[in-house]
Amino acid sequence: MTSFTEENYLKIIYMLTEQNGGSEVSTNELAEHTQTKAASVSDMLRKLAEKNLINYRKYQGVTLTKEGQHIALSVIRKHRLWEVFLVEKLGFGWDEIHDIAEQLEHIDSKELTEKLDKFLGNPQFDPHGDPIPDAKGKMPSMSSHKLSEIAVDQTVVMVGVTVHSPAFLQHLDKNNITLGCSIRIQEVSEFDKSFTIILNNTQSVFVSNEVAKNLLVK
Amino acid sequence: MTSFTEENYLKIIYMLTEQNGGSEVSTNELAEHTQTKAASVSDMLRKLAEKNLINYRKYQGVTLTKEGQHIALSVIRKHRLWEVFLVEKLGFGWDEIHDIAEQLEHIDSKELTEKLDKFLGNPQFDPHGDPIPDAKGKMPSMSSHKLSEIAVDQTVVMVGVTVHSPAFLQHLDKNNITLGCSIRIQEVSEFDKSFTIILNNTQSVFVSNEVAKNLLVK
DNA sequence: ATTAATTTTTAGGTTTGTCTAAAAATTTGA
DNA sequence: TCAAATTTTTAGACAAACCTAAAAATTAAT
Repeated sequence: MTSFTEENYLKIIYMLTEQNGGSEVSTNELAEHTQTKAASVSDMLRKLAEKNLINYRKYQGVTLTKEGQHIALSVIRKHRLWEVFLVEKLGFGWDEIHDIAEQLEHIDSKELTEKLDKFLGNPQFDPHGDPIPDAKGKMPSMSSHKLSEIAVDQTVVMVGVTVHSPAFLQHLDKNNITLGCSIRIQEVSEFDKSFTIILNNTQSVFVSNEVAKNLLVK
Repeated sequence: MTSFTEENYLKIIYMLTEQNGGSEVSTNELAEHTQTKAASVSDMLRKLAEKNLINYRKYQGVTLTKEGQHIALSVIRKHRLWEVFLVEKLGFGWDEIHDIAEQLEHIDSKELTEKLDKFLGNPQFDPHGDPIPDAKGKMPSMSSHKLSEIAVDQTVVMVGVTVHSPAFLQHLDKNNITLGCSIRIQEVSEFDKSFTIILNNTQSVFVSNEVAKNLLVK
């Protein structure tokens, strides 16, 4: 059996490994993301290694084993499916759902997950544009770019965000930037790399470079 | 804060108090229902009493305080709302939902509970006919009788069950006895108090007294 | 009304997941 | 390259929720 806490570690290791481009995750990195101390992380890593859920060489950081990856993907699948439910069915905003999904992701019932998936119409992406792994752990793929890397006059579609903080998401709401909206780049400032964009062919909106770096488009 | 485990104790105390007609719940009773030993229950009762969630006089059993009752009702509300969701929206059978709802009832978000309630159309009763308390803890009332106490030739409506075991519920399914169906009592056996009933004015079905005692009708 | 049986509580331990402080290993940089 | 800084691990403790065994209180029965 895998406890609530163990599942959280595996999920975080998975996500940080992705962010690191596949290389080992360090103890300190994990301590930050689990809101605990490095000593506690060391304890847990020893335990997860004993259960063969992670590859652990002391002082060298960790990666997930096949089995650890499988559990992590199942937790991520549940998290993202519940986020779709919260937004599509219950009417939550995309800035309100993270903490609730953090709880729901640990509900243990394969039948529930699969019925929920079907009820939601087998969505491929969650309300932030993150891919939802299927029951076998396969991620739908989608090539995307940061808005900050797109050239003037191009027209693209908003497909995701790389930051999920309520403050960032609310900022996008305030500027009518939503998943699926069309974006034409009207102007990029030489000075601060900020963007002036045309939203849905109608509205002109100002986007700082800080924001543009965290918007994924296609 | 109230832990998962504490919430479970409060919920079970609430239900056993109801069953006992309002009188104190004993340590042994709680041990049975929490699947733990009496010694563990004693520990927890001391703790819950310290938090003013129960009235506890050593050796005399316990009742809930106002605050304890409030938490218990909130857990029961969530349990029953999620059961409605599982059956009405996801297509689970009424015999499959208990264990999943036992997990979902501890998800901590008032906004979620209220949006779920609205999404489900503010249901008053769950798929077993149990009343769903409102956000303030008020139970909808419904007078009902055991089928075993109804006289020959009467026609009634099935409104609930007093046992939730999968075996019992599956037995009802097999005999087409569902919530809301109409039941006319054709015959009651002198010998074993078993019933022959007419379901929905069409089908004749045999019902043992053991089953009739656990069917609520109106 | 005592003794016997039952129930409940206390005492002392275990496991899980956390902590602080200190020791050990690794990395940095002069 | 080797000493200083940083990171990681170990050691020893703690709280929550459970356990077993034994003591204390209550209830039942002769």
